[in-house]
Amino acid sequence: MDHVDKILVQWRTERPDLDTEAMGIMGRLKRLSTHLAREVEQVLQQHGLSSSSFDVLATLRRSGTPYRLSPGDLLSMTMVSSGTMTNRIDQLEKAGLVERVVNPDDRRSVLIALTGAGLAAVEGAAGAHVANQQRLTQGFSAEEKAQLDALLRKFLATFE
Amino acid sequence: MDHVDKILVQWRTERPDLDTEAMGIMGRLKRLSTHLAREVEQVLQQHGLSSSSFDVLATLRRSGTPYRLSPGDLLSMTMVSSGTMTNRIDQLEKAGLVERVVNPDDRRSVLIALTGAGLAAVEGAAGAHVANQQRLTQGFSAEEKAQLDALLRKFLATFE
DNA sequence: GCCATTTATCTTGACGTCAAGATATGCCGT
DNA sequence: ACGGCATATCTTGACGTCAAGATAAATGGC
Repeated sequence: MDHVDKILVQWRTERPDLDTEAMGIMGRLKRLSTHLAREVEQVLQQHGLSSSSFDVLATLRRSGTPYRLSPGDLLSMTMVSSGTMTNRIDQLEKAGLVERVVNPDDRRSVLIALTGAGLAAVEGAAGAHVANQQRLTQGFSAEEKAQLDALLRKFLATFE
Repeated sequence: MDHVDKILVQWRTERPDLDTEAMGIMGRLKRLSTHLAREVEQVLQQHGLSSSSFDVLATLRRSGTPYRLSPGDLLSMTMVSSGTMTNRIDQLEKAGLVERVVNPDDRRSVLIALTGAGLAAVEGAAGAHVANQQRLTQGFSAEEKAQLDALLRKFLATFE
């Protein structure tokens, strides 16, 4: 009987006409993702980053040398609006972790490049972040992890 | 090969020392919850509510007559800060969907009560919201839904 | 070559959220 | 009764996000 079960019991009492199966799955998913986001945020904060800024730095890092992508490339990989991405880049630029360099091939565009400090920051944070993700999922057996991943993949395929 | 797979391939190329199993689960969960939140928001918007305001109205509704709870009760059921709850109640009060009534038993406190308009709004939205949740999960068989729910319950139990 | 359209990024104003602290009331031991 | 601690709510200031629109450069049809 977890927190979501209590909600479902209330609904079944008050509105027995409403089916609660989907409610349970959606409710657990929402609460879980909130908890996970907070856990992730906490570890990255210890490395001086927010999960938002880490997202951008990590996207640049995993794109490989020379660690440069346009704001449009970053946008297509991160599920945020263009205004949000501009703001994220502004913050990272102020912190000296990325810099905007001109794109010689297209002057509408610009390239966002990891600085030395930015590369150091993301390398340091990435290890801790991955270790934290492993900690958070360590309660599951290998089989359960595979099962969960498969179900999430199928669910996600509804949208992407 | 979904969006998350592409990210994992990049990491395995750039940082083969990092294990990607947990990254995959966490990444899919995050993207999925973002998609689901947007879908939910859209349906509630058609009923003049945000998911935030619906959360409060639904909590009051499922608590049963007389549909009154203190801000503290609402807080303990919704994973937001006290400042956020004050703001949500302010908005709902301005919209005429709830009202603050004095709590005769404890004058530090106050009771948040559904108005007639608030009750009508939540009853209308709840049906559409549940139907939407069922739509979003309809790609799964009964067995898959049970499996997913069980895994999410176990994962959530890590935190609650 | 020129103008209309498309593409890429940035700007603006509004919203929801949070952490930290302020305020006001209740409670309890003496 | 009273002082001090606990509890309940609200306030403040800062952030991150979004939708809509502004700006500027590239492209394509004529």
